[in-house]
Amino acid sequence: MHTTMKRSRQRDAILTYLCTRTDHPTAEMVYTALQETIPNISLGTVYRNLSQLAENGIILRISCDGKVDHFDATTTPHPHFFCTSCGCLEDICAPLPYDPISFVSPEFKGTIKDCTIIYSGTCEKCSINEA
Amino acid sequence: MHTTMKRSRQRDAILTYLCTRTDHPTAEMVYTALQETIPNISLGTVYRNLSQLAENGIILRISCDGKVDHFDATTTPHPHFFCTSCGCLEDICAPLPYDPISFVSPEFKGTIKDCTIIYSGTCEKCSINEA
DNA sequence: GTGTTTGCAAACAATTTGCAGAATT
DNA sequence: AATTCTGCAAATTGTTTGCAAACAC
Repeated sequence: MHTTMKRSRQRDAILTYLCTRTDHPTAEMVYTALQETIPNISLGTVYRNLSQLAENGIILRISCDGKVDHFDATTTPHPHFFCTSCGCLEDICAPLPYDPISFVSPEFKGTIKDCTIIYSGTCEKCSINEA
Repeated sequence: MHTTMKRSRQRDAILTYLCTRTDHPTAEMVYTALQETIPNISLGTVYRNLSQLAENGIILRISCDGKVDHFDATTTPHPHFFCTSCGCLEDICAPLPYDPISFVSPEFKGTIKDCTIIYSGTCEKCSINEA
């Protein structure tokens, strides 16, 4: 798709920002945050770079509710928790003693590359507010 | 949200159609299919009913790629396979020996209601075409 | 009769894209 | 010098919503 990948201040900043966060920001959140350091950065550039980084496997794109995509600089497989009340996305500690991929029936004829696990419910804050 | 749920020919048809399918149709697919039986059905009605059925737990909404939502009349938890090449969504047989929810760390303070498992890669057709 | 559902079209939100100029190699 | 990247604005895509009429209970 892309021949080479030249560096750019914008992409560097996007990646660096993502690495400092554990809350899996959306494109909009990245855009807002970066405006402090790069005031005239454009939303299109943020989207373009996030897509590009995700395509190259440098970051992870996470779609949980079919609305906004979230991004994660940690690319090793790990489970997430999605709050259906406030829409936040968090890492969740839930170490499985087995690899889910190993349980796929041998009858499956495609090629499996990944397994995404997303827990959902209400986060701590929302659970308290609901009660 | 809704007080009562009156019946309608459109909603009946949508649910009936979904029950005949194992390929987790999108709203667009449901719309196209139903036009044969209800020629003047509108896309808005399809979306409205799918959302309503999903909210009431009668069907399942599945978001895999952040683009199109898929719908499933089987509401008991089961894993899916999403093809990153053609975008199709299938059921996949991969019975886990334990419930993933039981491995969530007790330190997690929210409320877990569900766990979604989506395998991804290339489906049988796309795997053949790629080779 | 009251309240829900419909078709239609317009509105919306998230994301992508075309372009001319700026930046990187 | 060649090519990728940017900001901007317009375009696209998937979905939701407001409305008056039609329908279900």
